[in-house]
This record gives sequence, structure tokens and C-alpha cells, in this order.
Amino acid sequence: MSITSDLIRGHTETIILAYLAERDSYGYEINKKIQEETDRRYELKEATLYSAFRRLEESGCIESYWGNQQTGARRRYYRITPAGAALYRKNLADWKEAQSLINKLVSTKN
Amino acid sequence: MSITSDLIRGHTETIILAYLAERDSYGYEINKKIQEETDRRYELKEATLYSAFRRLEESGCIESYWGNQQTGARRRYYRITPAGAALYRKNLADWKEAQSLINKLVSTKN
DNA sequence: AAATATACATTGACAGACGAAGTATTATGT
DNA sequence: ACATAATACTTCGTCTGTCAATGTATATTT
Repeated sequence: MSITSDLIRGHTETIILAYLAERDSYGYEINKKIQEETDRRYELKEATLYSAFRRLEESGCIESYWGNQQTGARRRYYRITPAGAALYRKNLADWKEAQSLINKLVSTKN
Repeated sequence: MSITSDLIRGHTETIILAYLAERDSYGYEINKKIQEETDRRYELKEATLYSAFRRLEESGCIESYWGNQQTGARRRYYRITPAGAALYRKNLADWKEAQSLINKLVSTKN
């Protein structure tokens, strides 16, 4: 993995919300998708992923339910709530602003 | 301040190095410049700033010396070392990659 | 004389990320 | 048949960067 945790820090929840904005999903699947989409350059650690789920559920941004698959390990699915959708939009806007600020600050000024 | 610490986290050292790549400077000045440049939307907290200085000095990325001003409070100036310049370039490259990865991950996929 | 600005330093607490370890079930290769 | 890998979730403890709070000292402004 090339991208460090401090650079991704604070984006975990937004990444999860982005997936759930598309469709209900579960931890293992979301993590696989992230790895695919970044060509393995990034993956969420399980502890990070599941603790983010807990935070988001406690704050009412997502809800969970057990999947009823006949085969395979059991899955806990998550769905995004209106509050979660609002947080997602806010985080996206914050990220846009942060990006432009950081770009300004880390570049040399001459 | 509109930008949260978790989004800026991990960039503090790079921001400092960017200033020192231009010219030797000291904590108070760097922080003022950051505030100006971001129209007060962001400032480093003093504890954050000075602990970043300490980290950077311990790892040999910057060196410090006391300024010899006749008047005003004493200033501890910092200069960037070759190791610091190398770290700066690496951090910039990492940030570029992180930016594109995060943009991919936080956007909806349809 | 008091308040504000300049300038640096230390302490302790907090929150998010993560390593490590564990539990269970199903699929695959030999 | 058996071992290994893959799927899937959970909990615990640790680490690190940020920050609030507080303190020191000097110079300038009101």
C-alpha cells in the first residue's frame, strides 16, 4: 500500500457513505471494491472499517440488518439514512475546500 | 475555521517544509502566513506546530538556531536540510496520489 | 497602567487508525 | 479426506497527531 493512514484519515466515513449512497452493502464487499478501484494501492483495515460502521450507526447515519443468504458466511448489510446522505454531501464539500487549501499550502510560493 | 483537523492531518509537516523550502523562518511567522494565505479559514494550533517542529528536527529534516534580533521576543529560526527537502518532495508526490485515490473513492460510481 | 501583539514551550487528553487475535462458515486444491 | 484459502464479522489494546489549557517573557499600543 502506498498511501499512508494520515492522508486517508478522516475520509473513511465518506468513502463508506459513497458506496452506500449507491446501494446497500456490507463490510467485506466495500473493502474489496476499494482495493479493486485503487488497484490494491489502498485498503481499509478491518478494525478501521468496522469501527467506522459503529460510529456511523451510533450517529444515525447508517442502519444495519442481517442478510438472509442461504450459503456462505452471514453478512451484516448497511443502508444509508437521510442523515447519512446529508453528512456525505457535507463531507464532499469539505473535502473540496480542504483540497484547494492544502494545495495552496504545500506548494512553494515563488 | 472551516477545515477540520482530520482532513488536514498528516499535512502539517509538508506545509512547514514548503515554507522552509523558500527561506528560513520561525513558528509564529509561518502560522501567520498560513492564516493570511487561507483567508483565516485555517490556522495551525501552536501545540501542533511546535510538536511538528520537534519531530522534524529529531528526524534531521530541519535545523534550528536563535535569531539575533535586537528588539522583540526571541525567535527560533528553522532551516530545511537535504533530508527535509527530500521528504518534502516525497510528501508532495504522496499527496498527489492520495488526492486522486480519495477523489475516486468518495465519488458516487454510477 | 492595562491591554494587545509577538514568540516559544509543556502537559495531558482525545479520537481515529491499526495490529493482533479470535470466531464461523464455505470453497478449492491435492 | 484433509488442508488451505476465502468469505465475513468482532473485540481489545496501542500508537500517533492534534489540540485545549496553561505558562513564560518581551515589546507595542491605548
